Amino acid sequence: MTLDALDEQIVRALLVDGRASYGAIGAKVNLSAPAVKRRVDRLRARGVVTGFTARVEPSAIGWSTEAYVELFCNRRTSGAEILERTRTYPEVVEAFTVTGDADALLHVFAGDMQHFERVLTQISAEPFVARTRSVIVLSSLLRRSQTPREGDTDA
Amino acid sequence: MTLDALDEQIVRALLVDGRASYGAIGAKVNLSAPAVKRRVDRLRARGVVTGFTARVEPSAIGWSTEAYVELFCNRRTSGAEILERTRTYPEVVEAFTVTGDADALLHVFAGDMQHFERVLTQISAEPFVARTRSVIVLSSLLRRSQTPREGDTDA
DNA sequence: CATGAAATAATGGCACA
DNA sequence: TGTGCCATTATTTCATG
Repeated sequence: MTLDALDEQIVRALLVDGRASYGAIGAKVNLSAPAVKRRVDRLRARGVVTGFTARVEPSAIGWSTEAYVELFCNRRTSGAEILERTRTYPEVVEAFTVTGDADALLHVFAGDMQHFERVLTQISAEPFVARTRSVIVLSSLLRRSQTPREGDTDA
Repeated sequence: MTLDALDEQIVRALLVDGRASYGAIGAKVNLSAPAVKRRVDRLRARGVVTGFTARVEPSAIGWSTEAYVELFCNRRTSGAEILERTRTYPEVVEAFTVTGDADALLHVFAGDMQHFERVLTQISAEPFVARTRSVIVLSSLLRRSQTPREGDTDA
């Protein structure tokens, strides 16, 4: 599945401004508004663009504490099992299986440190969790979305 | 700075669908389209909503390798200094200062493992970097955006 | 904040390369 | 297949109350 140069430019424009009109995008990429819409529809159908969302300042909506939690599992725990449990915590926004000594990595937002401690305690008490190691975010230096790479050939 | 119940619902709707029309949002929150627009404008002016973006499948735009890199600095390095250098790498999408033994944490996307290794080598060679520890993402289990918390009073 | 009018944008049909 | 042009419908946006 390959994106041609036009698709790439359109995706880039949508990453910069997800609410840009098709006409405005078309002006940048030299395409008519309907043509841009058709391509965006196709990108969505192909699963390249999975949706649109607002960028929101976490602290403004009550999430002032951010952390990464490494999960060490005491037995072979499948990714599906980890997902099944961790998704029940609204504080967990990302979950990965990873290389290294830990088995999984969770990205967690909490209202404050007390809230985070409570969530961490609950997660630690999950039957498949042997122990955890947390890294608390002190300050967010950079937060941006990636742009398409040039030579792009993969799924 | 406080969001009232209406703002909160609007932000929630925009997180779910960043391209939803003001009329459609208004139907959900019992407000007219112009009223929703005024509130969204205000939310943007206040810095609550910082923008809109597309959600894109990383692998579809050439980023198949994802990793977190912990940075250990050999001297007291300011966050500003870390930001100044790391932002020059398009592969670095997030950068934080953190608690624990590492000084900073980078979220990195690369085209493949070879590409990641090259970037890691470059970052390791930055004068303020003593050593690094990388965690490669094997599979992404969960990726979602947080929703506003209920009792929300902070900046 | 709602209403209503005018400007702008989205979207489907149709012809063409 | 993909595009541009056109017409229709929907949305945005700004006036006023």
